[in-house]
Amino acid sequence: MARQPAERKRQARGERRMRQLEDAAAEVFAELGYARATTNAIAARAGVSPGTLYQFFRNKEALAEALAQRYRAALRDAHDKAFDPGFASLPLPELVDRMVQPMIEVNLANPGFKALFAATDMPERLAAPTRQLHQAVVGKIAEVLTARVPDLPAARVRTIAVVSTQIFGALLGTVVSAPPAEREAWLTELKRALLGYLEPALRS
Amino acid sequence: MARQPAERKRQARGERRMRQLEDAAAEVFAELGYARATTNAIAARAGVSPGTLYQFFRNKEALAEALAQRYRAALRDAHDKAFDPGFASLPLPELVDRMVQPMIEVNLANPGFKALFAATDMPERLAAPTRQLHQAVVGKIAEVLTARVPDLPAARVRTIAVVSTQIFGALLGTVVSAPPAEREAWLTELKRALLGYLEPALRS
DNA sequence: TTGAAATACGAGCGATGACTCGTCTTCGAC
DNA sequence: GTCGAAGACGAGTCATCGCTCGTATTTCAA
Repeated sequence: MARQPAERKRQARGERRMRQLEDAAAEVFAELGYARATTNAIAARAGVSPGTLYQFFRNKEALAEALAQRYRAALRDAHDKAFDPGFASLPLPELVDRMVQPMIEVNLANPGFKALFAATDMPERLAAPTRQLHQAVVGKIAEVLTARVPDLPAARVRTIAVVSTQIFGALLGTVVSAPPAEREAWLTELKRALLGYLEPALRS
Repeated sequence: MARQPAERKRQARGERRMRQLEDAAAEVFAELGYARATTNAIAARAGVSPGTLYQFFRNKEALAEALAQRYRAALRDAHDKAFDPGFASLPLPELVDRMVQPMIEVNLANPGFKALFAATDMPERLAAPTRQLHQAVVGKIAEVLTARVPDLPAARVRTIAVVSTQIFGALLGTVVSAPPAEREAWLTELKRALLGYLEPALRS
């Protein structure tokens, strides 16, 4: 696998193709999950031959990595918008809201997100793209927690952040794959679960 | 696939082989997950040829189903032991303990459990074995909740049970794959998360 | 003892899917 | 306009894996 040097000169056409391929991958990942998504199907979805896909991405995982990078940026932007200075002193329910809402929105806007975030079916268990996304989320939560409760030891903050991320990941699928009529209800449960875990954890 | 009639006369030797194959499958599932576990590897682990495996199981999924059935029985036994009459009025933290402890123990005793319970990498999304295990857990939780808070509408009970199951599933991996020294700590977090969600949910 | 059913073997079939390679087309700097 | 580089093609390679089938061995009831 993978002979292509990492980077080469791209023409405008090439950059466009890469975006097309990432979009197609997002769709196919969303429909089938990472493992069952075939590179040929992704190429076909992008209206391109298999060979062209490999002109731009060393392998399937590199494609996932590019997508994950997109998602991390989207997440960062969404959260930046949701936090004005002083957010740390918000009532906890509202803080949870401001964390969760952007992530759900990123998810609905980028159908492939969940497939990468929740994937257990990667070649190597918890492969790079999944790890990156998890790290991004854990890091963000840890940052917010530290701002809110500066006295909490770093290790404890991290534990809480990891658990929160896993709770979120577990319910994410249910929320976004529910029919829109029920989505709000599941979202409420997700927030309740997070709040129920965080509220006592941040008091001690 | 699958020409063999579902059942035929088994000799003692055959029954033994089936148990061997299930044990081997549990190990390999635990190590690689369902998707990456190959039937040839399972046969080899059992010290048997691929053909022999298919003498007893129509296909890979039938093997998973047999395992899932085992696990459901183990779960039932473990919970039956944990609940004497009057459990419903236990303090909530202890009730959570009595639900969680047996499941963790079943998990540690049966390495394949998690692979089937948490699998997102099944042929069809959430295939039969996974669904069965989830249903067993959701059903048990719902039963306990109903006994404890009889006034709660059935639909609400089910929602709470589903969410609890997902929280459990999300943290299960972390708990059992942690080094034994850290396991207790993660287990505590798991119980906190469940308690934090359930406590307010059962009050209203 | 015997023969039919059950068990066991393992090379290999068939399908799938990631990835390649030789060839042709398009782009854009000069 | 020219020409080298970038882009595009898609049939085909190679490896993997679920599963089969022809044959050989073991069991056990009669």
